[in-house]
Amino acid sequence: MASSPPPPDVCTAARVRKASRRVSQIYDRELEPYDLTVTQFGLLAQLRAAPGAAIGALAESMVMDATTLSRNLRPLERRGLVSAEADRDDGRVRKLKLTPQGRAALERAMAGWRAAQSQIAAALGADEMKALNAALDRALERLAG
Amino acid sequence: MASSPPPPDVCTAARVRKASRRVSQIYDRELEPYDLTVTQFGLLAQLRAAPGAAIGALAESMVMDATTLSRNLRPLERRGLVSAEADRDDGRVRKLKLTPQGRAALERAMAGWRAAQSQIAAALGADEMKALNAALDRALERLAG
DNA sequence: TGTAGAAAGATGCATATGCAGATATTATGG
DNA sequence: CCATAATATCTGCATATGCATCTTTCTACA
Repeated sequence: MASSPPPPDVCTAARVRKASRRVSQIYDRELEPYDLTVTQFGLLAQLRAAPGAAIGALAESMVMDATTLSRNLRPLERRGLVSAEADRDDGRVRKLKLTPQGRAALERAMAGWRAAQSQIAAALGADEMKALNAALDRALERLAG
Repeated sequence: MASSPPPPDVCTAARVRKASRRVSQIYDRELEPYDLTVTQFGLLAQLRAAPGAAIGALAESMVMDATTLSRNLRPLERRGLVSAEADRDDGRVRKLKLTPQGRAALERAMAGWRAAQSQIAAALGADEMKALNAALDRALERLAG
């Protein structure tokens, strides 16, 4: 009998985590001139798409723990890119919005995002990139929890 | 002309990072009873496969910054699961090894890893999981940098 | 109406991540 | 042999990540 096979060959976690590190690195480098991390860029983009979102809902849509999101907002609020105000109907809820500066920062950083996205597309090819995106979407849907 | 389209729909970073968070969460929860994070489990597994590896080489194989790896080793060394000794031929290099306790911890935690892996397989289906793994492998190869 | 339970968010703690820069050691050219 | 460049690792800094737990606020029910 073979001894327990070493996991790396079949481990999905190893792969997706490696890919996440590498891809994040590429985006982070392209976004660095705009003083945004890929996390921060993603948050701003989400808030532009869904202004007034609460932390919990935003966290769920980003597959991120609400406490993580709460803290990730800190530097953005400190820099005045995101603002929050209490919900009129529910005192527990903080409604998040992009400030004009936040919107402007996002617009500027789009160039960096496009550069990163192009870099990925050039390396993978458009078809492979589409296939990867689709595979990740399916996985995210089935692993929703 | 449409205003700049919001990135989320086509952003590879958003997807792979979400997937990484979700998958890591699943593995972390299954490994928690064995007092290992998915990062730590991965490191131990790598070291079992490549005993005596140096930090730089290990970092590269894990697509991880060497400084990150250096710090990730800290808790494992503190707990006596990993040991390091200076290379005889090159005083800069620390050769890393699993201690007997490290090997034992890895063996025990394999049950948690298998549980996480099964959970993913059950949610995705074996074929989809294989396809996702293959897509990630191709992406990692093409994005190697 | 008053109180138990649920829900939203924040904090404490520990690990994870990578860049810039410092240090120690080795390799290279002269 | 010595000065310089290259390499391996570590430190300081800032952000990222999630669990357990706490506080505040709302909801439901008796």
